Amino acid sequence: MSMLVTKAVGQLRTAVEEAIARAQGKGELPQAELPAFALEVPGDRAHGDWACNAAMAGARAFKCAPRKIAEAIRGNLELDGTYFKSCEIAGPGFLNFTYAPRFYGEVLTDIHQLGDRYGASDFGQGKRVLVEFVSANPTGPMHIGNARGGVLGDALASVLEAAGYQVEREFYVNDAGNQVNKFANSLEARYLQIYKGEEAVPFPEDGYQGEDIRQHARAFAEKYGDRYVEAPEGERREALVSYALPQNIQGLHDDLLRYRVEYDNWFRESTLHKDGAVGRVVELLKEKGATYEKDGAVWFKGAEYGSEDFVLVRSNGVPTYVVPDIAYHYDKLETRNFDMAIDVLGADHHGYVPRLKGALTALGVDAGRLQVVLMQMVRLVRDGEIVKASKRSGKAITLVTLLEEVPVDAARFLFNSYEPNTRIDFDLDLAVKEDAQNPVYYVQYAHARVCSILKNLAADGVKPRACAPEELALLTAPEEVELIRQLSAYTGEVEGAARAMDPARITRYVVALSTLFHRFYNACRVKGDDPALTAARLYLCTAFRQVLENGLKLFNVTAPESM
RNA sequence: GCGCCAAUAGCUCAGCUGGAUAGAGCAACUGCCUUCUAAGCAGUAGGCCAGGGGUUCGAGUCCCUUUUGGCGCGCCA
Repeated sequence: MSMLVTKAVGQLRTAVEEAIARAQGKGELPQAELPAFALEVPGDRAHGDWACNAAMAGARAFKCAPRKIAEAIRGNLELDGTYFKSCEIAGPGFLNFTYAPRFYGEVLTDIHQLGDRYGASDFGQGKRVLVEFVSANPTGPMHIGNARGGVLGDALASVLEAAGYQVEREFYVNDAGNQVNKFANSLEARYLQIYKGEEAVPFPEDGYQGEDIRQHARAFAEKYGDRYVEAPEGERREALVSYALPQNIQGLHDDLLRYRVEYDNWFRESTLHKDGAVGRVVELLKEKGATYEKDGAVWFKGAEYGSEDFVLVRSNGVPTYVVPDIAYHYDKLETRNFDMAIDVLGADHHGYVPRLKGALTALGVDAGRLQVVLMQMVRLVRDGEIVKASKRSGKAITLVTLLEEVPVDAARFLFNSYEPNTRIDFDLDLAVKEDAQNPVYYVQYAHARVCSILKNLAADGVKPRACAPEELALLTAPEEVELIRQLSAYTGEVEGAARAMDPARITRYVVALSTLFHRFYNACRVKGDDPALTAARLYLCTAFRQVLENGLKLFNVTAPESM
């Protein structure tokens, strides 16, 4: 794994600490305790590669002007043997450090040695993480919000993998409970309407209005005829559900696959009912003294666990939807013993999170092991107007519709361009028609470009090869240096994205990387008369291609060789 | 009414544990193809970071408050 930057920054920290100690030894700084200080990449390139704020941070402790402290540190600094060549004092007292030339060469060598593993780190220490996302109800088609959740969850899982976690992707199938009953009632009504007429059979008020329900009913009628019209109600509904539900689940699977989302597990809610886990969780909460009875219902003492009180089991004996969910998360964290469970949820579920966490706490599970990534709503804009996604009206824009209009790469890239916590107005017309403006093409174009260079040179018999440090030292143009610097930052970006649980950072990184490559392309010709320089630039090109591919792989966007 | 999330360029968004002159893309304007892909590059213009207080060496970032918007608050899921 690449730790070049980590190593370099570690050297820097040690160097600064030692310089302070030396200055104290000489009496240039008082013997106060070393204050915490930060090393960061300055926003302005003119300020060097790394900046240190130790002088300002220590102003109070040392009772001394920041600039004076900075002078003392710089005067006692030893940079020999590090990846840095110089240190300047600037502004209110920043110490600005500049990389030594050999750093750049080693970055490129590092990338070539690690290949598709470049960017990986042990940040996650091999901890087992379960990422649950989409988990759309199998009672109808997926909507636009699931498109965002699908990309977010999938990319987040990839980022965590790269950052050293052991990740499983999971879809929770709500194949039990009230919504399945509603599904059954809706199917039943449509089925009976075929034989008795729409007037004779009222459609349930809270039923699913969608066309897909009618289609299921028609297909069912074609297969079984009127056999179930006179059958007992329970038998009829059971037959309809066991006919339609598996098809819907298969449909979810296929649609997601088309969207390049694949899961390790499809976890069925019904298994929690069958093996008694749902009932057990209620019993366990009772044993812990976390429940009470009121009006014949069983309540959870949420107020004692950071939420409000809520009903677990209704007075009619049927558990509410929360109970299977508690059982499910108990299964993730206790039974299957994942170190961490991550739920990607729509922001409309935010009120439900404290309940779930409260119940887990009551069950003796550390609720901090459940991390919820809330994503804000997606609104779809078509012809300048907001399309309200509503399952009931049956007019929702489904994931499938979206994919019929927008290429998968564009959809995945776009949905991954926003931090989870921002609302998206997804402009369908723009996403479809103005493809030249879409950042995904900008990035893919950079890839096609570098491939084209490599192809052209290969046709001339010039192939990429390993370069000696002296050759790599020829890469001194600002455009070359900037590009390499960006390449060196990749591992840290992946780690940061994992820490923040925000894969969109990689999207931004990849755009920035592409910009630097386009600049390099315009400023520096690879093909040329100097074989050593050409070899070095070729080496840079292949390193760039590698890192771009590694980045795009994280959100499953293709890297075309030509466009 | 209570709670959660937001408000940054004309538009869409960045700004990572508080750091130096607030950034990028799109849209607008001006240049750059006899040379590796012009789906590109270079440049110009565009801002009371919603308003007001506070915290400190230093605030778009933290705290309080007001305004505006989104989403929640059921023995629905």
